[in-house]
Amino acid sequence: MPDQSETERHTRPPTIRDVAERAGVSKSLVSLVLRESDRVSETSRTAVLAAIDDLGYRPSAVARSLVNRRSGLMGIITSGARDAFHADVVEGVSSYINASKRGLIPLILYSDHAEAHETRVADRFLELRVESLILMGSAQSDTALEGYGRVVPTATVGRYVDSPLIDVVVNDDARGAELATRHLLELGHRRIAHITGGAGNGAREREASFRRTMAEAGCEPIVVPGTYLQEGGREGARRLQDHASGLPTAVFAANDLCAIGAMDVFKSAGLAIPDDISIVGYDDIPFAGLRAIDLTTINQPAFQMGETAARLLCERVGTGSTEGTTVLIEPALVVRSTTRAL
Amino acid sequence: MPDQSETERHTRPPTIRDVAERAGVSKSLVSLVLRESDRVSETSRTAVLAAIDDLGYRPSAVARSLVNRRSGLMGIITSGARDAFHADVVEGVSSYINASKRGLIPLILYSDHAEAHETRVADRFLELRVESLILMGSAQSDTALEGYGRVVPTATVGRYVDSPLIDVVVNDDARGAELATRHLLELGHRRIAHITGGAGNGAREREASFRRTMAEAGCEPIVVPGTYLQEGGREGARRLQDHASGLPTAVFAANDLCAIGAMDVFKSAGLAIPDDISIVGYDDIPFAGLRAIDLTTINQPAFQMGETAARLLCERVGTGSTEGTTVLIEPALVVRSTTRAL
DNA sequence: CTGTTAGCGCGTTCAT
DNA sequence: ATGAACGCGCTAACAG
Repeated sequence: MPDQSETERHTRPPTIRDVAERAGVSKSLVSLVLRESDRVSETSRTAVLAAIDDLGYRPSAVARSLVNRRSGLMGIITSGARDAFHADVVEGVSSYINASKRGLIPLILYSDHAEAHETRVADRFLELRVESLILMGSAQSDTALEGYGRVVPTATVGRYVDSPLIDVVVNDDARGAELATRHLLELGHRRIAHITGGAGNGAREREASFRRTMAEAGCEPIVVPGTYLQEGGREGARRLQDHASGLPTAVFAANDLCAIGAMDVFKSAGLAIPDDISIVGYDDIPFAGLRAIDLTTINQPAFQMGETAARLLCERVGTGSTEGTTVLIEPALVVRSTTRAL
Repeated sequence: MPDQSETERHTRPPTIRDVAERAGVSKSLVSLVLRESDRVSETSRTAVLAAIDDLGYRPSAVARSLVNRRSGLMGIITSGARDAFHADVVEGVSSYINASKRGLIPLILYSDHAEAHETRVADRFLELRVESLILMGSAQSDTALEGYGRVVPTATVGRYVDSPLIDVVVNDDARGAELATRHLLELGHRRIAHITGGAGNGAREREASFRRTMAEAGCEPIVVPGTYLQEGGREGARRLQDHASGLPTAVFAANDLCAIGAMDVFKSAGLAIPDDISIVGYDDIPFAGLRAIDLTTINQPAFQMGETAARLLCERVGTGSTEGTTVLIEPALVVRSTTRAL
């Protein structure tokens, strides 16, 4: 039975006052009912609940958090929605929070890979008075991050921060890159290239470790710039095709997405993987395990890293401590079929 | 008690009062400065700004939205972080909002594919007084969604809702499924199977259209249950391997993820694609275009659908209208290399 | 034991 | 340039 009407407008949501009036009681009593106090008679309780139901009343979290001085919000900032590694971290965070039954809400916001935008986004979160902050793939300086850490318990995932105020959950990128490089060396490769992750979190560490491991093996490292995105892998691969030293026999890509992009270019150029060129990625995103990709890579337990960050923050929100913890996770080599012995 | 390294605690954020006191002016004046009023003398302006800077003051969006009766928040609910289609929609929404310079914040929340959780999540958003709501992959009933539509401008993406209160942005699933099925029929396939999307949005329409198109061609449709996730595709593929009518020559999977999962199982079983079995997906997620996957599929412009939903909502937030619009987008067949003529 | 009144939190706005 | 009132829900103090 649709009530026929002109263009309706959305009405202001009912307030606690509306409920009180309708139930014929005071605001306070409504509040008591909402908070499940036992100082309320059954009679007025049902009356209030009926009024709430009639009006479709929903308490305002805005007003509530103003008086409680707690928003119940955790802010999560990530550089983009499409990143599978970040998505897994977010799932880990959500999972921990839901399991902890704190009634906390993990709010996600995307920063579009732009530092300026990320700063704005973080400011909005701080204005919303989030109780904690998680940053992933952040483009901001340590100093900037430390600034957040002063205001609110802050964690980064996958990003080193040299500050005692921040919870840092990272895998050992140097170790991971070493595993990847050594794997290729042990397969007999010598002309090995690295497509970098550009300004991405941990990319510098991966590159440095690659160079070091190559040097230790007496090999000349080949390094071309890339990014953590597919397109970066594509560009890196194209650069390698045109490279003065000729095509390498193996490539260590900064991450899986980058590796997938590079493979795509190599395949388009008629190269077979791993027959003509071996590839190693980093992250072990779900797609890497597909038969169609089957990428040899370095596993970084994203979901678990998300849980860890969430746990560290929840603990600190409880104590109010400004003292961050660093958790270093050991990466693992996962050998699949994109690498072969020379 | 250790005095030196006394564990610091996070202090309450400074309020407008603190700023006023420090600057030696009234609250109101600080407010005026913040809102960039021109009725403020240069002297007090600089004093206030200095105080703001000293204290690291950040206005509370909570208090502000209480008085303004606008939160500046748009709530986005999606079933999971890992879904590439949803991720693209979210990027589209963000892109529109950022471009529109409304200072609106698109907040994302994940509902974990569980209806109960999704309801809670939506309630939290409504309590936060989001000004509009976007739901994707929702497991809730039309009635439930209509309930949101009564409170706040609400849109769904990829989900039909039979209610005039909701903005609905969908592609024509029946048409898309018909395109996919016809493509296989035209290639000479007759024993074609469909792995369904289970309870996923639009899955019923795709299945019905598949059945209809097959019937019109005088073919017996083979249908096995699946989901919109990779695991669903895997299960569907296993069911087909054990199917009484033997393996089909072609499979139309409910979406790309499902198709990728199915292909993975087929490949593990030693089947070549498309030589032994042709596959069509749905969505055209970025991964589908990779050489390694190169999936024939139905394109659904996720990014653009996100932009559209955001636009419709922003318009309605402006007018306060409760009248939803339905936008039906035409899907397109993208032929790649997972299908071949018999 | 049940219910009410009054005042607060933080930023905005209007009359002064 | 300022004081006072307000928005909405919570809570301490008080009253029936």
